[in-house]
Amino acid sequence: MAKQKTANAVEKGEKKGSKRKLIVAAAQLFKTSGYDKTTVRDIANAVGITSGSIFYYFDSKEDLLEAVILYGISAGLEIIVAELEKKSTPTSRFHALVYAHLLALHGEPGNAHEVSSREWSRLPNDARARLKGLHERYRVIWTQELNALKDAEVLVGDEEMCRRIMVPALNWSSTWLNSKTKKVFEDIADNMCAGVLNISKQEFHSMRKAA
Amino acid sequence: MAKQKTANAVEKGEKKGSKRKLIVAAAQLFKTSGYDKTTVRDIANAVGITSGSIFYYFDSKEDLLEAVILYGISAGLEIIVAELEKKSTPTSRFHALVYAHLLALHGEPGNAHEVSSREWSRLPNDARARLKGLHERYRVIWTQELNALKDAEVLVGDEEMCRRIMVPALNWSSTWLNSKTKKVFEDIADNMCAGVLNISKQEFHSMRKAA
DNA sequence: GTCTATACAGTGATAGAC
DNA sequence: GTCTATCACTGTATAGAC
Repeated sequence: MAKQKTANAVEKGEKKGSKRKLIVAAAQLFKTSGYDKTTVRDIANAVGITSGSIFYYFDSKEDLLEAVILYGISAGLEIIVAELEKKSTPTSRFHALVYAHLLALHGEPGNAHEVSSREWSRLPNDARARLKGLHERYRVIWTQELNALKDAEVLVGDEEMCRRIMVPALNWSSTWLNSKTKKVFEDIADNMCAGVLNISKQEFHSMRKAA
Repeated sequence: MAKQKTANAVEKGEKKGSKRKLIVAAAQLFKTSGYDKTTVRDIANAVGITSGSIFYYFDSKEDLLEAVILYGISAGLEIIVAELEKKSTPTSRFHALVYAHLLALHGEPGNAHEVSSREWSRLPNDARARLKGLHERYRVIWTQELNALKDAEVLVGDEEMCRRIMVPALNWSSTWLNSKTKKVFEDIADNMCAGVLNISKQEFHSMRKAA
């Protein structure tokens, strides 16, 4: 449509806009139909271009998958960091972490974030290596927060096991979580935190609210 | 190779044997490469027949997937029921449930059982409906055991949430569990139970050992 | 019960016009 | 930057011989 605007509008506005559109559309389709069953024609169709044009933006379908996953992880990390910054006590930060994960999964970047965990195995090794660092930051954040929770003597069990229990449980939430309001997310987060600390939801809630 | 044996050997021995072989081989391949990336030629190759012959046993590749999942769920249920029968106290039964799930995932029927959770979404609706009942029995067993744990005042949080935390965490264990001995499974089960009850592994262990 | 041969419908990706 | 046309290839599934 728009042939040219100012130089920088073309270089970082329009161009990146289309790339972004493709990533978002692909994320949507990858999530609902899976990577393999989604064809490049489906994706092209969703953004109103033809299949050949996709390869102007991405070298291959796998390359597009990598972009989707990169976007999913990055956006998720941003949300998590932003939510954590708002809180200070170990329990409220723990809740924030879980809440942010739900937000990332079911909110704006939702499709991409879910694809990240679902289709990771479809990535070629070099792509996996490129994303490894970003992936690692997740693990570090969880470990930090769970350790703080342990220092506060709220968490008793092994923090690594706790992480290995919580993260897949969160990722799996897409199968049973329907309502997607902020209030529901907060509630589910209370429930999950309480679940893994083996206390009632009410107790955890008042615990994290107490300064 | 063996052209013919007795009549019943052919009818329920050889025939079912080949079908079984296909299911096992398919399970293996579906697990490592995923359903979509596995071709019928790969599967045929693995059991030493040609691709066309698969369709003598199964109407379609999807039909074969259904058979794999049916086998995975059934075998898993059998293991769980068998392990539960051996125990009586709520905590020891809880441990048995988790242990059995690990056994099912990583033991004999392992590939098929993992495929059950991984590729469920690839099933057509009618197949899903056929398997629904079997699937439901899982949920009932978990609910029963967790309720017993609640009655015993060992579990405090919501039992449904607890199930939703534990089951995906168990299914995800294939990504980090390497060693697959009975001893390791028992240990991991202790660790996971302890994790969700927020007590130390040692404490849970002695709890379930106390008559 | 298994093989060979093949149909037939896509699939990811490329080339070149506009 | 997008389209059209097309390629090489792989996928499932079928038909008929043995």
